[in-house]
Amino acid sequence: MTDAPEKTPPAEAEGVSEGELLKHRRESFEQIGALTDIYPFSFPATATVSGIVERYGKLSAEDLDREPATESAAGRVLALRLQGKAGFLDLSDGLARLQVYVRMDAVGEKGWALFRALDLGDWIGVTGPLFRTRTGQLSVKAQVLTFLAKCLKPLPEKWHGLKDVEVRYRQRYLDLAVNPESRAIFEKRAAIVRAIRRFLDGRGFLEVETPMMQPMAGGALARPFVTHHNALDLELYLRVAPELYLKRLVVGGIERVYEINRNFRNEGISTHHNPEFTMLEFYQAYARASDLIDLTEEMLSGLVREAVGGTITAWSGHTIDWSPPYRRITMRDAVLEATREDSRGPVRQEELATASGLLGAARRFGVEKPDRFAGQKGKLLAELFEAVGEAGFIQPTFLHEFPTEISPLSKQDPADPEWVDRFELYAGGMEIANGFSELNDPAEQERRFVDQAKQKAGGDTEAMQLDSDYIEALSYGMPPTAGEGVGIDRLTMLLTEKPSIRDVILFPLMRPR
RNA sequence: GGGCCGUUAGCUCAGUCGGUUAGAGCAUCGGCCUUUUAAGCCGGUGGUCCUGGGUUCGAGUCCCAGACGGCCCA
Repeated sequence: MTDAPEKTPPAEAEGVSEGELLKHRRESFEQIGALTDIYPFSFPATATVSGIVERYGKLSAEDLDREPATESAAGRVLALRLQGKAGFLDLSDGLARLQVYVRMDAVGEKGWALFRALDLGDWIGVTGPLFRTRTGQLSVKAQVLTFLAKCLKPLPEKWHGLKDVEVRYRQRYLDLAVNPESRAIFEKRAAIVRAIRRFLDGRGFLEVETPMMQPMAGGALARPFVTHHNALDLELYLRVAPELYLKRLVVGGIERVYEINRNFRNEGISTHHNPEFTMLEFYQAYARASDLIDLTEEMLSGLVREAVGGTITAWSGHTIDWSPPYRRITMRDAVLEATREDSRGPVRQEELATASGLLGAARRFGVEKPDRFAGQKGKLLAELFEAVGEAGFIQPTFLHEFPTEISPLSKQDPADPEWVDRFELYAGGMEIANGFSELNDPAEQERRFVDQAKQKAGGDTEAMQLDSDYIEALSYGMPPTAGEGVGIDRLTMLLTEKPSIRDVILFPLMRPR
């Protein structure tokens, strides 16, 4: 009788208390396994839980009694209320809940044993007629209960739900299972994307997909992620933007083209930044920036109406009115306006005219390490605007007249090549969209790339590389074209009133635990 | 990068000036209950107080370092 060394079963290696809870669930698992198939393949539902709630929710008790309707529906058990030889459970499909009334005499001995063995979180199917209880609650009177899958771990609490933001992000499935408002965010996000597709499709834009892995990361001033292709022994970059590929398609004659997909930027994480984020980019031949301003107003006001049901949304103590026209202001005027009453001393028109004046203003308004931009008028102006103006634009506002220096892909104003035909849309204090008339002169584009490459060599990790393949494409001729990018995550934040981008991304990047 | 805040039962949270055996609600377990619904009533189980050091007769509580998260600033 020699005892082998005790081995702790993996499931019991948990904390004492959770071990208890897990033990009960495994016992339930055994009990159910003795009654029925515990992991069946399918369930012949006649309706979804939310479909039933929608269809029968308006009918009175008399209506339901007069014409009894029997349905089969499935979902996760989110509440159990035992009442002697009967009981209630709430079945959820993530969108709505439906009460199920279970009587011992209606479901039989086996059905009752199954009901008694259920744990919160288990998946079941139910079949029976719809009725209303004495208190008026729409319910299914269960005739048959079908076990569908076991929940072996305890779910978060029924009343407060799951609040811990860290767990909500890391285990989004729990958040979705118990917090219907979280599901609603992602429903709305999908509605926004659908509305955008419908709008662009309706105007003759072709949806395409371009490379996520690129031999050269171009199309935006941002630091890329690097990866490697083994078979080709090739350094590749996760794209920071699809821009240069979409414009190659315009060269190829796709006059209206768009893509909704992920971009990757190797930068910090904040309430407004996730390293991977979703962007709409679209290009329209024969158009210039101002045409896209008009289009953007139409698209946004329409999609807000569609996704939210009005043109007014709330945002952090303000209301945002999405009905056009949106305000338009130049970058320089925005800086003047934002600092007019500032105690640090308003920025003066003359300061904006020279690099030294701009440097002084940048120092005064706390631009980080302003001296690294010494002599760069365009950069200084943009930094100054970010420091003083950006957060103030709560109502949708088009900022226009951008410096050429920070716009290496935009077409210049022929009257003053220091400026390009470009705009950005701000709302809720965030940059939402960025659009411009596309530079289609290959010689000028090459000069801009060379300038970027110099800055990169000078240590600017966000500068672009010289993309000679793109230059070659341009030299075959790109028609006059305007293009625009719209940040889907930030737009979703605004329309769901979420102050953090992590609340509108299902699995935001988290440091591994 | 800097500052502030948080981390206590499966979940949501209390925890006083450093002092006995760390509490509540929900969940869970047992009992009663065949139209309840945050069901109810009675009784029970459940803790690496984020981790590691330190101070102290004594630390969930004070100090130091670290981890993870949140917010703000740059």
